[in-house]
Amino acid sequence: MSSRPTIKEVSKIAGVSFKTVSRVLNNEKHVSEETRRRVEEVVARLNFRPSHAARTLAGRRSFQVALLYDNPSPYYVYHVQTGAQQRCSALGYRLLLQPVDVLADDLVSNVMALVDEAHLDGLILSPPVTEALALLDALDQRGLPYVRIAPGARKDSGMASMMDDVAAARAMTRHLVDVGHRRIAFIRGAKTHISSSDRLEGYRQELEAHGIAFDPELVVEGDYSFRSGTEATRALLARTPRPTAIFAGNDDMAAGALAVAHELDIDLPGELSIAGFDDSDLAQAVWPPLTTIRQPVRELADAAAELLLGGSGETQISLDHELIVRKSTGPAPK
Amino acid sequence: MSSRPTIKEVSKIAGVSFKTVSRVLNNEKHVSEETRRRVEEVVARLNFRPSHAARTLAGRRSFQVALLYDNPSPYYVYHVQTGAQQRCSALGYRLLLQPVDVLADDLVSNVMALVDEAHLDGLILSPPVTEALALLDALDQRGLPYVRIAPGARKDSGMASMMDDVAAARAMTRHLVDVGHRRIAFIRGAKTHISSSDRLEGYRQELEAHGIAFDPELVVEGDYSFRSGTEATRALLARTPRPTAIFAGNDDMAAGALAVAHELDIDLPGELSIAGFDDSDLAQAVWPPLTTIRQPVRELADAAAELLLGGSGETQISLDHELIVRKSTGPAPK
DNA sequence: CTGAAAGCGCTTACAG
DNA sequence: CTGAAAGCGCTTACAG
Repeated sequence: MSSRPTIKEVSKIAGVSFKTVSRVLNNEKHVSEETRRRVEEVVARLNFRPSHAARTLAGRRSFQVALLYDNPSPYYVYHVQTGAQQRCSALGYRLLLQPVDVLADDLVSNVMALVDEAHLDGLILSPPVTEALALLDALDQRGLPYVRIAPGARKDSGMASMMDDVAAARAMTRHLVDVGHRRIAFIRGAKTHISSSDRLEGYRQELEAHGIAFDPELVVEGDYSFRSGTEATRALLARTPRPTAIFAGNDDMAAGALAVAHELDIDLPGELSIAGFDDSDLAQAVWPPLTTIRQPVRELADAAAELLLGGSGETQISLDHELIVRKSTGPAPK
Repeated sequence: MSSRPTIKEVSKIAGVSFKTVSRVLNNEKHVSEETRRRVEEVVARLNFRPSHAARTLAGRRSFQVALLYDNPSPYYVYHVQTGAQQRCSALGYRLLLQPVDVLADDLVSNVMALVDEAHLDGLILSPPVTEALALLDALDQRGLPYVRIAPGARKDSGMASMMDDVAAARAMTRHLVDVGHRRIAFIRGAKTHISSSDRLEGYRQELEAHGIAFDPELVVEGDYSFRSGTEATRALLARTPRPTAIFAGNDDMAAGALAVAHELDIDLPGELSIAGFDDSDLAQAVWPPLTTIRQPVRELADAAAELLLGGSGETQISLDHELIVRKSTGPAPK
């Protein structure tokens, strides 16, 4: 049971003071080329890794940031984590992954506890934590840097990476209109999710742009879950005349719509087109594969970490969506 | 921009030495009830949280463990994380989530770097990191405690939480036989995944138990991906006579099988039954919803963390699977 | 370009 | 039951 080497052992072997080893580790100037090489050689040979705890305690920074999330979708959480973690790691930071409960009374004090305990240098907030205004206020007051991914509220202030949900929903609606649909239904997400209102707005705007009257009968509220997609679809298919296309606010609800259509033996996409949003892994696992909007989740998280830690001075970045046409949509029936 | 209070400020206000505050924080004995109450009151009022870095540096333990994973399935990773994190947190430990590359040459040195840097008290390995024997050896040599989730190799030694894949695959095969199937195909996962061999073995044993001859023609190798499920299914449906049921080694491949069946307009489950394994979120999003085996992923991770940190002295725990019958399987066609 | 001193906020080992 | 001293492994601020 060997234990970790320390900076002093390295310095002894390299024949320098431990302060010089510290300089090499931190890439400071004012170290002669030869000294630097010698130290680096010893560091590599001993497989020396500086103690994170000691650096944090002694220094002004901890090189630690936390990603806060409260999202029930494994797919979304996984990709946000992956994108943020890779970028943080590349920039020399450790990322702490912290699930929270946005509705809990003690959200703010729980997060502040983490901030203190870990001496955090900053935070990355993913939706819906982005909408916890009391938390944003507390972080502002504390002077702690943070960046938000796809924020709804206070969009224009502070650091944020985002995608244009309105434009993306317009693109999908346009696709459906282009292949001949006029009676296009929309299943929206819960009103508490800002993205779901933006998507509804895009659907509305695009209909208007084509001179198609907005029909409130064709909009049903779901909650982004598969089951709510099935219920909304049953309601929509009872309208007369029946819609020829259903645009669901996310892929889970679109999968629910597909299931109902299969159950009722409706020909897809011959009699009914169904579209989703997100391009989650579900989109290609269902039949027919979903026409959807690819949301660059991973890239959004990557960009957020870069804004927080990259030191470029930029504060906001906007990434593009992509319309992906698969087999769940087709020409409107005659 | 206020900053964190320290143990000394707490002690000053409470009118005791900072050593006494330390005793209260660590729940040590030999503190009078009254002193304890007074200190706790100040701690709560200042919202004081001890510095993790300082505790780690001064103490013998860091209260930090890492979860190592290298799994392409968001669903699996999410549930392993959730289960492990909740238990660690309840036991007063922080869990570092660390993606690794099991095939990389520097796997061992990367993990050891993390161990040193973070002063880890232990590790939780999820598959397929569980099979990296060089890593297990290095941890053993270092005397570092670790626990494995669903290990394949060295099953009987060390701490581990597991499920009986052989028995689970037998249960599924039995279900198919019970509803009248005799020509049952199996899509296995890659041979590098030990679980996939166990599932094949269970399929084989159960056929034998019913006096059904094992037919190598009815076993095709996939790699746990949706696409490999589609390819395997096309190959299987070309056999004559056609199998009446397909048992896929996981839900992703089963979803691929469903897609091919839909494409070929095969009646499900009238002409063909399809079964999966895992009960991932996919299982209920496809049509028809999948008959599958529920693998208690979250509970396995929870149990692993408990074995590692709970101090019960137990070393192994085995959890039960559950057969879940949905609409993708039914009676064999006449 | 290099080093000796002080200190970060705690726990440990030792006294009383 | 309570406290004063030493030290964990580094960075910071100061000298030379």
